[in-house]
Amino acid sequence: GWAGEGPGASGKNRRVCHAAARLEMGSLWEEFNRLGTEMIVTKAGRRMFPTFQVKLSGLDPLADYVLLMDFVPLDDKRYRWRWGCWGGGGRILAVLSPPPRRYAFHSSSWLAAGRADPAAPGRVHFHPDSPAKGAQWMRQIVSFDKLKLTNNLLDDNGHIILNSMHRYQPRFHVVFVDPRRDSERFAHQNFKSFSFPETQFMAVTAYQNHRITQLKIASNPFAKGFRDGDPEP
Amino acid sequence: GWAGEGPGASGKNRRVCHAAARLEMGSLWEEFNRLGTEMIVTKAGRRMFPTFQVKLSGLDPLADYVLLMDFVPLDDKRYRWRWGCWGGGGRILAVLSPPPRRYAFHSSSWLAAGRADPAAPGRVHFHPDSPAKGAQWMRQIVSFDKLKLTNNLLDDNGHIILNSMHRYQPRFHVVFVDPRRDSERFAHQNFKSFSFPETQFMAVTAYQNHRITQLKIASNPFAKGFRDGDPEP
DNA sequence: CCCTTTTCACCTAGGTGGTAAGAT
DNA sequence: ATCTTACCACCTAGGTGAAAAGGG
Repeated sequence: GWAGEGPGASGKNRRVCHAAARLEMGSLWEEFNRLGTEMIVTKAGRRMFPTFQVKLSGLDPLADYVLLMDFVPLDDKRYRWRWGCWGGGGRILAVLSPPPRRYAFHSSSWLAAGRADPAAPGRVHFHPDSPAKGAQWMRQIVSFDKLKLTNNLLDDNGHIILNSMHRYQPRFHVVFVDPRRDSERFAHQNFKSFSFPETQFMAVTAYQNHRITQLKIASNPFAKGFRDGDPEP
Repeated sequence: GWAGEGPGASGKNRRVCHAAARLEMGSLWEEFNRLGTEMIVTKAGRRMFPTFQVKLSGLDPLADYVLLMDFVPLDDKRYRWRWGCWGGGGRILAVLSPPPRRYAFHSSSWLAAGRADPAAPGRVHFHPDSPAKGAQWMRQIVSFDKLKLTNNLLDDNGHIILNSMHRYQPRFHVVFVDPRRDSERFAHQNFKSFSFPETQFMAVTAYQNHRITQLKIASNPFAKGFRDGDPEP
């Protein structure tokens, strides 16, 4: 779908006011979102899957733009995954017959569990092709496949730092590179932001929802080694 | 070594007149050059090995620069590889005992064989990080490892087009991005070029000199599969 | 108990020269 | 005879989730 810009869309520079962004792989994002998207964060940094990709239009072909992303906490809560159990008795049955531990999906879910941890350093990821002309950005799909998520507060690889077990909304920004001398004074007019609700996710260090795991395995080419069933195009 | 700029170094913009470039892996380049460097060209495009890499200095840290390479024919000749043979009789012996065909190195060499073919379209390879600030370019070694050579005159991948069996001199250019309105008028002052004689090579579709092949295998990590002997650090 | 870290087999993606067949 | 092409095994480089170990 097409994301509307936030409040205050008026008063924008004409180089950005007509900018539009269409999320690519929208149906895949929606499929994940229906289950509750989870994104792995690691110390070394982990890519997102699905990858955040957009098709741009409405830019000035001859003007320079910088494209970037950041991640906004969706609330100030910390979450925990609540496993549901088979049969009655729950805990007692699990203790009496330990492995194999079998859990039910339908009764498992995320529960708010207190206030958010202190916010991680608010970093930003510049698309590595930045800056580039509007024509170049609009020529083909813009892919943020170099972006990596980490839970390491001391990360010095320039990755996006997130708190595990917290929810986030990816946000995409188009910034017009203003050649005017005192362009700082117009900074607030020179960018336009896009948020696609279907891309929100829970940051985790290990997947909790098995259906998310299975959908990742089914749709991410790098996880092909874990597919067992027949090939599906 | 440090390559001097060509004639007419005077009258340059001050943003480039102090620019200097040091060739990286100089001893490897010289080792190849002593044997007569050959570079494979293919229809799909082939990387150079060694990779052309330079360390820059003398740029204005705050100014924007574009870095690029092109390839200059070293002469207007076409070459052929002349095999030397073992023992007396040469051709007769080879006919009588076909495989294994054994050739001598010491008597094999490149011979001029007529005038050059029509020059291929003169293309240029922009370093993909261009444009960037002088500080960014000087921060670390600049590597042209994305550059590919092709013999396909109709190539539409933007690769460098060369004639096989012809000799070339790689050339490196530092271009100051002039923000002035009529910057075209100063174009000739805003760049500085570097040629390292030890990087010249013969374009080939298959290696001719076995000693070049062996040095490629010994020094290119991607050819490790063809090494037989002991590991050498 | 719950979450994080480490290591691993198994992939994708793409850079090597060898080899044999093809082209001129 | 000489050069070119297509395909191949074998690498590098790095992205996957599983599993087991580690930590509070």
